[in-house]
Amino acid sequence: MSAAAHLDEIDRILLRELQRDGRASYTALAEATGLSAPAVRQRVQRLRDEGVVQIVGVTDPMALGLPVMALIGVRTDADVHAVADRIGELSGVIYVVLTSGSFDLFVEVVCEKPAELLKILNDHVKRVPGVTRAEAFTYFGIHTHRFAWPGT
Amino acid sequence: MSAAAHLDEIDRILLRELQRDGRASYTALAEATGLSAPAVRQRVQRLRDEGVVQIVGVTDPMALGLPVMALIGVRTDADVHAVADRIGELSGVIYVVLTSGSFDLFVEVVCEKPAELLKILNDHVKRVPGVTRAEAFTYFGIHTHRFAWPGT
DNA sequence: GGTGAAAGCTAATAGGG
DNA sequence: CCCTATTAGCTTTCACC
Repeated sequence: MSAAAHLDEIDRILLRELQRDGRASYTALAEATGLSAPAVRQRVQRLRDEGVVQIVGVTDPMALGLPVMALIGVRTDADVHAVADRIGELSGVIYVVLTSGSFDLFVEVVCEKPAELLKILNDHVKRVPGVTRAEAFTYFGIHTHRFAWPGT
Repeated sequence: MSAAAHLDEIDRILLRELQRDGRASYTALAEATGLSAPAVRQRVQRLRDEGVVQIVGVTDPMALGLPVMALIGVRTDADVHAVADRIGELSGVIYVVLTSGSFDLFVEVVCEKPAELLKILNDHVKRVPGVTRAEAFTYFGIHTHRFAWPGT
């Protein structure tokens, strides 16, 4: 799912095109790469199977009626993976990363109302065993969200 | 792009299906909703045009040779939008959010080597006019990344 | 891994309720 | 807004390299 991969130039072209349009046809991808449609299909399938790329609909939380978003910085003195497992299962949690620095993990949360965020923070995140601190950074908005990365 | 939307039950079904598989055929989406294929196609196009959903290839940074990831918390005494504009243009920056709390914005960065992160942090982020503090939280890894959200 | 051609589906448009 | 019908184009398989 996240092992080092051996991507050649054609894989990178495919990834770049898919980052721009996840529904690009195999025919269009074939044109972009110079390969045949069956060949690109096989490659795209391999890239998806290997977890190199996920082709998904990324939704706008506002439009979905989830205007309250926050990053929550979490500190723990217990096993960080175990804590991440527990937090990752909470409703509203969409992203959990393990970090170094003054927080051990960051959690991204989306919800309908401020009261829900408070509940997630106080009744759920802070009550996970081993959590010693949880600080919420409420979003005023997403400024930049880029899918086309350097190296592609 | 992020205005409140009027999504009905069918839109939510479409979004849920696309969150699971961004390349789901209109035929499959038609089955899931009970509508005809042209009708779902029109809706999906509308949802994409309105920015409710972006169908994109989300790549694994590790696989792409970008194993160094970090969240950078930034504090500024200048206009936060202007600072976010500047930071959002930096190479390696894939996500910028405006927040409340002890940081004014968070920046997600991906790069090839630790030295690059240091450079982004010291030579670029910290040198943006108005930035008074920038603290990097280096990732040990992404634990959870969910696209299927509550409410869909 | 890749190709080319054939078969079956799907996407996209048009016309109408 | 949705449906049916149509056609062009796409996806997918297969035999082969």
